[in-house]
Amino acid sequence: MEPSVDAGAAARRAAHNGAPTLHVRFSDADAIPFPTRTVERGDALYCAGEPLRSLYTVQSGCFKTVATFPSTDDDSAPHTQVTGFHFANETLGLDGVCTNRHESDAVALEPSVVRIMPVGILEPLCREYAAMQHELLAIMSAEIVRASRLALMLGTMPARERVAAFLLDFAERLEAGATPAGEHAIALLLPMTRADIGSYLGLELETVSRTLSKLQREGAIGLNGRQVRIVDRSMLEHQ
Amino acid sequence: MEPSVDAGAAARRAAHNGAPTLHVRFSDADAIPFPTRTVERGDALYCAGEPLRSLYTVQSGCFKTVATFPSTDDDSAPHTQVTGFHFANETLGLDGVCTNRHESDAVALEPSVVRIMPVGILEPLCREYAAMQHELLAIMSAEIVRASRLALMLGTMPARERVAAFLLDFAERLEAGATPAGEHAIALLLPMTRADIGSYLGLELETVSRTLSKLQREGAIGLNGRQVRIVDRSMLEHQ
DNA sequence: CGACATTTTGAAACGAGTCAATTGGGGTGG
DNA sequence: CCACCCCAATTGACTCGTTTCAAAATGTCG
Repeated sequence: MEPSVDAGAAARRAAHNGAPTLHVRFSDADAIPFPTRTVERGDALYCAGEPLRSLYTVQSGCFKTVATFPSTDDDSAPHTQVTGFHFANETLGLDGVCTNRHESDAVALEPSVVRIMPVGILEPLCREYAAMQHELLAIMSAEIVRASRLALMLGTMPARERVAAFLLDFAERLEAGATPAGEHAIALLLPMTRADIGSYLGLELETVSRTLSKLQREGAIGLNGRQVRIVDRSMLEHQ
Repeated sequence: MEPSVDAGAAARRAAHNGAPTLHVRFSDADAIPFPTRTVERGDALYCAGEPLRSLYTVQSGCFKTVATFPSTDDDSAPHTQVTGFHFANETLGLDGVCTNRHESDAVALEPSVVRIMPVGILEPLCREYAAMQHELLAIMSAEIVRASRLALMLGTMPARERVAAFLLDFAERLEAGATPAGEHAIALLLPMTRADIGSYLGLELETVSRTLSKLQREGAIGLNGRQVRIVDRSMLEHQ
């Protein structure tokens, strides 16, 4: 009955601290013995255009979703962009419900396991259980908010802010998903390349690299390749 | 039973011609006698933070939705952006389902009428009728796709392409909503300011104005203040 | 008609993109 | 086990698009 505990809490937290929190969960399905599937690093869970059979909840690992657009111009390169990164407990495939086809590719950034929830089963289930229906709606709504915040970030923030917000969001999601641990000097291991980050943030990979270096020089973060330590959180928040 | 006719068709059309089509509909509720409400130009249908009571379908007129973010930095100006324009038959308020509060402001750009669909009624209704449930999910999914496409546009396109895509999208939505008329020299009357357009496209209003002027000089459009004629559609498509 | 908002246009400054070269790491094969 | 290769990441110099600041023109509403 109660509104979606997970998605709701996440969104409220986001609204509270201002940093775009960009994730979506789905907990009420926990009790149901859906099958799982393992996806190797670099492999696609699904591709754009494929018929939508299931929604997926990430059990472990990490995915990126990539949207492609035939450029308005036919003869120039199509626009492509990473539209999201997805960690444990987050749900994939929601954008495909409207067309019954997946609208993006979902690619594993590391060996990952997902829970498979067939849409043919999910919809009747939601008609049966009000709480589940509400949570599915809440998850989809949270995904709308997530995408809108990404748009807002791309439309209004300079590179420094985007990268800082990305790091803060990443750190927050890890805390939420796994270690509810300490506060200071959070260590992150980024599973994605600079190019992925850049694509997601609407920046070139060189700009991402430069910005990270600059943040390190100024003492906001520690940096060693894909290992990032958040040294001064408030400094990041004040970009 | 059949998947959401309207939203699905719109998304397919978008996928086909490449131009981001950015709208969402909800037709199955037509039969139900929901009440309506009139909103004057400049007035808000709802504001961010207000408890979510209803979803709204635009009957006539036009709205903009505006998202605000307390900048990651507290003392600098908050980020704000127009996240969408909404015409007849499109549904407003979907982003509020996850938190039970509206996540953005909805402001009428002209005198408008909306149909009020209380969420307390809508959810049980969707549990009753499978087609309705599916359509609601489809609408929300379409909204996710819409927001993702906006993000993609903001992340990858230069100013010319953004403005061109905006005009094409606008024209297409008018055709779909009202005049299923001719092909050549479609006349548009933009209900929003250059500043609104710029905010939506992640550009300054001066850039929007300059870009429109340039498109006129090159013969792609006719321009007279807020009146725009699409002279050479393919030229716009090839930006 | 007058006050105010919107739009247009110009010139200069800045941020991010582009091109290019170098460094570092991880994996494979000799 | 080391050498090599490939991919990722870093850094620099230069270019270009967009923003910024400013002023004038146009439109709108009371």
